[in-house]
Amino acid sequence: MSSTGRSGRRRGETQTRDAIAFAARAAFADVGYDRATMRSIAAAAGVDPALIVHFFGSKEGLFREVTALPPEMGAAMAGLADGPRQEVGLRFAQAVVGMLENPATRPVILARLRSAASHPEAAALVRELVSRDLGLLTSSLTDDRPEARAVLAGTQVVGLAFVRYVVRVEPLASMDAAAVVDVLAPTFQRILVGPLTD
Amino acid sequence: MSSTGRSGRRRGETQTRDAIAFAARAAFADVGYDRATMRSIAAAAGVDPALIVHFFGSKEGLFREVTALPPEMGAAMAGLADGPRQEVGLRFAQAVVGMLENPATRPVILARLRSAASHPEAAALVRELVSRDLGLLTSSLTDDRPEARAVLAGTQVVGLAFVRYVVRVEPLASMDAAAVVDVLAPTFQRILVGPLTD
DNA sequence: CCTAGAACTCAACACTCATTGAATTCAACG
DNA sequence: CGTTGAATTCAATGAGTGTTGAGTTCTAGG
Repeated sequence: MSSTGRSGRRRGETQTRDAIAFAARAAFADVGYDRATMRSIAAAAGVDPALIVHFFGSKEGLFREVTALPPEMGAAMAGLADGPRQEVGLRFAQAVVGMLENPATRPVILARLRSAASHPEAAALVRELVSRDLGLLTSSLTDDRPEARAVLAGTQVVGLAFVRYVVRVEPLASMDAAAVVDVLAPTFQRILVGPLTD
Repeated sequence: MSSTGRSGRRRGETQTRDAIAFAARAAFADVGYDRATMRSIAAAAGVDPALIVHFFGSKEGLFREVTALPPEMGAAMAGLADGPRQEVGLRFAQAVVGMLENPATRPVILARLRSAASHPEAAALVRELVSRDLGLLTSSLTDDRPEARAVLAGTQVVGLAFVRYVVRVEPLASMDAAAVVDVLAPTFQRILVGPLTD
C-alpha cells in the first residue's frame, strides 16, 4: 500500500509537501508574492529551493496551489441566505470575520489580497472571489441589482481585511472579533437587503 | 535669477525632476513599489537611471517625495464637518470619489495603497492617512468614539479604492463617479454620525 | 572667451532572483 | 542483497535589481 511511514530522517512525500505549502502560505500572506522568495520559503520549510519546483513546478504553480480555497466556501456563502432576513447582515459579518480569524483560511485570503496589489494573477483570484462567491449570496437574496450589492459587500470585506491585517490601523487592528462583527453588521445589512441609495 | 529657460536639447532642472516624478508616480500606482523599477521609471521619463538617484538620492527617497500629499488635504477633510449634519456622508463621499477621480491625486493614493501591500513604509503612509486625516474629520463631528469612526470610514475608502482601481471588479470598476457617490453616501453617513451599532 | 558647476550618460559592480541538470541519499520491493 | 525510483541536495546559470564613480555635455557668470 502507499501509506506514509517515515523512518530515518527523510520525511514522506505529503509531509514535506505540506510543510512547504504551509510555509508558502504564511510567506505570501505576510509579505506578498514578490517578496516571498523561493529561498525564504524553502528555508522556513527546512528544505532546498529546488525541491519546491520539483513538487510544484514553479513559483506560480506554488502560489496557485497554495491559495486555492475549499470549493464548499461558495456554498457556505449562499447558505447565509437561509434564516431571518433582517439578520443576514449579522450572519454575513460573523462569517467574514470568522474566516479572517480562522488560522486555516486567513493566510489564504491575505495571501490573495496582499499579492493582488502587484501580481495580476492574484488580482484575478480576488476578483473572482468577490464577484462569484459574493454574487451567489446576493442573487439568492434579492433581484434588485445583486451584482452591485455583491461588489459593495466585497468593498467592505476587502477594506476590513486590508486595514485590519495588512496596514494594521488602530483601533481596528486590536479590536476583538465580536466588536468588529457588531460594528460591521449594520453596514452589511443595508448593503445586502436594504435600499441601495437614500 | 533662477528661472528656467531651457534651450538646446537639455531640459532645465525642475523640468526633468517633474518628468521623473510624474513617471514614478504612475509606475508606483500601476505596479507597486517593488515592480516599479528604476530602469522602467527612467525609460518612461526618457532619462538614465543614474539621474534619478542624482536627484532623489535613492528609490526610497523617490517614493517618499513622490507620494507626499499636499498638506492642505488634512484641512480640507476637517472642513467637511461644516455644513448640514445630515449630509456629511454625501459631502465625504463626494470628496473621496473626487480625489480618486482627480488625475493629480489619484496616482498618489494608489501608489501608497498598492505599495502598502508589500512595502512597510508605504503601509505606514496609509496608516497615517487613515488615522490622522480622517481622525481630524470625525473628532470634529462627534465625541462618540471618533477614532473608531475614522478607521471604519478608512476601511470603506480603502476597500473602494482597492476594488475599483486595483482589482477592478465589475460593475464597480466601470460605474461613473456620481453613481458611486450615491451608493456610498448612506454608508458614510451612518459611520460618521449615525449609531455605531444597532 | 573661459571657466565653474550642474545636468546627464555610460559602463560596471555586487547582489538577489527563479530555475536547471546532474549528483546523491534514501525507502521499498523483488 | 541489489536495483528501481522517488526525495532531496548541490552548484551553477542567466537575467534583473539598485547603486556607484568617472566621464561628458551643456548652461550661466565673470
